[in-house]
Amino acid sequence: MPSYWLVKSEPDVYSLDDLEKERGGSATWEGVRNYEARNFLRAMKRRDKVLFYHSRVKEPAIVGVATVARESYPDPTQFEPASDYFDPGSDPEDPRWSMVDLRFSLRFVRPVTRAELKRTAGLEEMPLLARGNRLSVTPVTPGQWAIIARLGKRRA
DNA sequence: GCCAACGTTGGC
DNA sequence: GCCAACGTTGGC
Repeated sequence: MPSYWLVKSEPDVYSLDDLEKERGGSATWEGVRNYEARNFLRAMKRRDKVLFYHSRVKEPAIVGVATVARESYPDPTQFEPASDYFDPGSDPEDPRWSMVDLRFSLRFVRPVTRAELKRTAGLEEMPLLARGNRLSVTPVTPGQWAIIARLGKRRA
């Protein structure tokens, strides 16, 4: 049985559109530099389903779904001095940071906005909605998934 | 654009 | 090991 997750992305930097247009179909999800988020990346299994959330925009929203195309492996950018994600403290023999590959799955019929998530019963426990939460990767329960998937299929 | 919340850094 | 300072995230 697949597990469920949610990833955040700023669409100005990388959007669901960008994921859909990837040549070869999947994208490397590099650059996560938070231990808790990294641990979630490491727990992802191939074919797990991932809600794709657009942050730092006027109407933050879940816009669609991706799937895990490749399970976690070392993020090469941690060893690239020219990269924004370079981490001089990471040991190549025991890399500190991991990433996965994600593949576009589907776009919701309409975005499910943060405002709507907040007023929907059953989603109160989502880390995404907790005050001050900044994790870019979080787990989603099957119950939360069912509610959100349903909202995403429903026409406005 | 503002600013609260957060994780990290570094002085002591 | 503490904690203030700092830089970043991200909703509003």
